[in-house]
Amino acid sequence: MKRANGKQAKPRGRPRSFDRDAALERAIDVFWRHGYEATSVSDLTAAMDINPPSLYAAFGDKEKLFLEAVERYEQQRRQTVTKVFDEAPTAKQAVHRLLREAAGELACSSHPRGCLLVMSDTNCSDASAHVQSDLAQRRAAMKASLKARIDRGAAAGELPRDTDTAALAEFYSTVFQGMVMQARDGATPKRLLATAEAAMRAWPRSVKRS
Amino acid sequence: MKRANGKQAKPRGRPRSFDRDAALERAIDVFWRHGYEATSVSDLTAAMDINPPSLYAAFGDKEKLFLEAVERYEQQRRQTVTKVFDEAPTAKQAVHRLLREAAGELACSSHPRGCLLVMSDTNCSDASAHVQSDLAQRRAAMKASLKARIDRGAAAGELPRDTDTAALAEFYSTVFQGMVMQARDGATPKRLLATAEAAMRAWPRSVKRS
DNA sequence: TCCTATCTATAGCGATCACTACATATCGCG
DNA sequence: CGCGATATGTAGTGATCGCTATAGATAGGA
Repeated sequence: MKRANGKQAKPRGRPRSFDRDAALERAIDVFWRHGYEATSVSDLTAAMDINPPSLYAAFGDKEKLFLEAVERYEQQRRQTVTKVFDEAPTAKQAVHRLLREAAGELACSSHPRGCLLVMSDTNCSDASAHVQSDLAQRRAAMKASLKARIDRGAAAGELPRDTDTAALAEFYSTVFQGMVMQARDGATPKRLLATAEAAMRAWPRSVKRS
Repeated sequence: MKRANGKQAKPRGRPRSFDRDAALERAIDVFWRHGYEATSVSDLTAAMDINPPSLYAAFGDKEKLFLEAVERYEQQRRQTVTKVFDEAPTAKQAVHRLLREAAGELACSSHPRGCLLVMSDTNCSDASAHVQSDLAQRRAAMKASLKARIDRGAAAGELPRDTDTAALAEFYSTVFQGMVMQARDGATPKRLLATAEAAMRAWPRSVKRS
């Protein structure tokens, strides 16, 4: 709306004194560690190194800031997932790589443990119903895209004909979310990887051709 | 301390006007729905139908009430788990029945969804470090008892000799915790059951004897 | 009956919550 | 320069947080 043409906008007033993107990244980090409700605006302003009026002017309010943080977080993850799903030659390998990737990421020391989308709306009061439904929708979408990749493999004849692909997608979503909780409890990438490998043993086996 | 002998105590002052056990059950329900920090003392006193001073006199403070609620909750669940582990003839059947039991309980309509031990300390501030470590310890104990049951099966020769029982216990703990999150998102007992059945396909298979 | 002990209800403590009024500072534009 | 527009820092708002001081109610023991 502000910048209708390709040229960069030239705002009239005093320019913002902080990097909005960098501040948003800091906010992601804080929400990632403590979830939505347990993160206070004081925590946010301290981490973002700005004062409350700047936060409200730039992001609206705490809920809008959170939803924007979630959107950016998911964009980043979706990139990886899409790449894995596209490049893996089979559905089984796609799921396998996804879980291996998760094992490394969920307990990576360069950012908070676990997954923002899975954890951050647990234990919220009824006041955060809007936030909770937004995240639930995103989790459902992740599960749906997993099912879509499995369906693609099923269409290619990779799976037994009677395979319930929805149930299969739900199982691997469940394993992923369980891995998130294990990471929260201090699981190492190595242990998460072992769990991922165990989960792959549940991949449907074709009926023996003998 | 108060009742040293077998006879019931005869307290001096005004008797308590509410049922302490019933009040604790109400507190479990509230903590189960919203977790530790997101549950306010107002929520608790409203649900327990008592005033704050009565709560503090009977239970100490919010943290002690929560820990006592967790202890009772776990006692109830441990009873079921112990029974399943003792009665199942094999480790595989023990795990199978445990997951089936969980599928029914986690989405049962007679109480809140999910598991108090798994969910209620997620997204807490640093102020609740004590509560978080207490619950983490209980989760570790659950995993250890699962491993113990699997080890018993391994000792009986039910598993391939090179089976990593710790990894196997961790995998099924992960599936359980994932089922908790799915239940939080509205999964039905039927769908949870399908996930449980899928997880059982990952049980180690003996090397073919041909 | 009076004393002590214990529980109950009201009312409110200081701290923190999400959020904002206000005055000042800094920009583009004329 | 002045003017409008936007951002900033200070200093709060009313509401709620966990918790408690206080006074009155109700029991047993003397």
